[in-house]
Amino acid sequence: MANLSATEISWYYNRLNKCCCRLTKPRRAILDILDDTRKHLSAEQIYKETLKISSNAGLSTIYRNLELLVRIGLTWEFDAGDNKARYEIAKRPGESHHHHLICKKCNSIIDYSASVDNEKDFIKKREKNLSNKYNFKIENHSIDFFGLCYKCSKNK
Amino acid sequence: MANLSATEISWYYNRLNKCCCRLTKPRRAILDILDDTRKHLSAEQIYKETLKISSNAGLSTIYRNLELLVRIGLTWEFDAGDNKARYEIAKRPGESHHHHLICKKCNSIIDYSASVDNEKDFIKKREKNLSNKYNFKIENHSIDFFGLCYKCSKNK
DNA sequence: TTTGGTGCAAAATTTTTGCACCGCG
DNA sequence: CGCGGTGCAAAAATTTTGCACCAAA
Repeated sequence: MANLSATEISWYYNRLNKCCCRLTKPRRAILDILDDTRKHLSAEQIYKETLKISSNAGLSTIYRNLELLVRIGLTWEFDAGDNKARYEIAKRPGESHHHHLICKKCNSIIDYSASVDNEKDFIKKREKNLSNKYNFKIENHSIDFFGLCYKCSKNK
Repeated sequence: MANLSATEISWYYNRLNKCCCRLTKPRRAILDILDDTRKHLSAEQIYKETLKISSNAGLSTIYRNLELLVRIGLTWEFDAGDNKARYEIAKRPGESHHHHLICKKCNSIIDYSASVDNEKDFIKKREKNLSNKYNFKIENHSIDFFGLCYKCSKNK
């Protein structure tokens, strides 16, 4: 459960501090869990994980804190098509988050890093272009592909 | 309310027919509304619109049919970050759907067409590449940018 | 007549809110 | 002490389901 290194903890501490927020036990638990799994968990799943690691936060605290963490950019939120928000750690700024391949049938999610190929460059250019065109201050993005994973397309 | 042309109606009719489904009154109303607004409405909003145009379908019928229309590819579903599914007409196959600029503050959504620049080509290549790499049959995608619209970034 | 489709109401699921209390700074 | 933060329970919002009935092929 002590996944976060001292460096990471102090980094998160400072990041929250800048927003006049504290690195409380539930917040640390959420970051710990998301950092550990590196996966996209729903609020409910995160809640269940916190129960395991002793920090028994209330579900509403999880929701409140996820909202906070998303707002200040420490986590990403997205919907895999099942009408339920999923959260993924944002990691250090500059480090690119994942994009997803989402299976419509079994709801499994494959991550792929945007760093491959020229995707990162493309996005950056696109952001600049759209920013100018629409006078819109872009802060982040989400790119997801939907379809059938190997297993499901075989068993069809 | 009679937005759909005869050609469009018969096209939708055939499209549904292929799936052994009928172009019923509520279904036509949904397509009519989505085609008319060309916007991304929530199930609730679509429901309210159907009430206006006499076709008073139940909300559950709206949900059931949106699910169907998404499944057979006549509409797209996405989440603008407010934990509520939004629907947008897919239009003819081949015609590219919109990508979005979503304001985190006022929740307004700006559409932009993927056809501009080389975005369409990029996506196509990316899909092929990811398909091969992950053995994943890609059917569609969603690309959204989040940030602040002009008004909100001014009033900040 | 048969089967898909519908409306209504009830239920389930997901998320938000109110409030008293706790504890760090 | 003050205020951000929490847990619990209740409420709200969104989506799904059961069931009797309807209507088009």
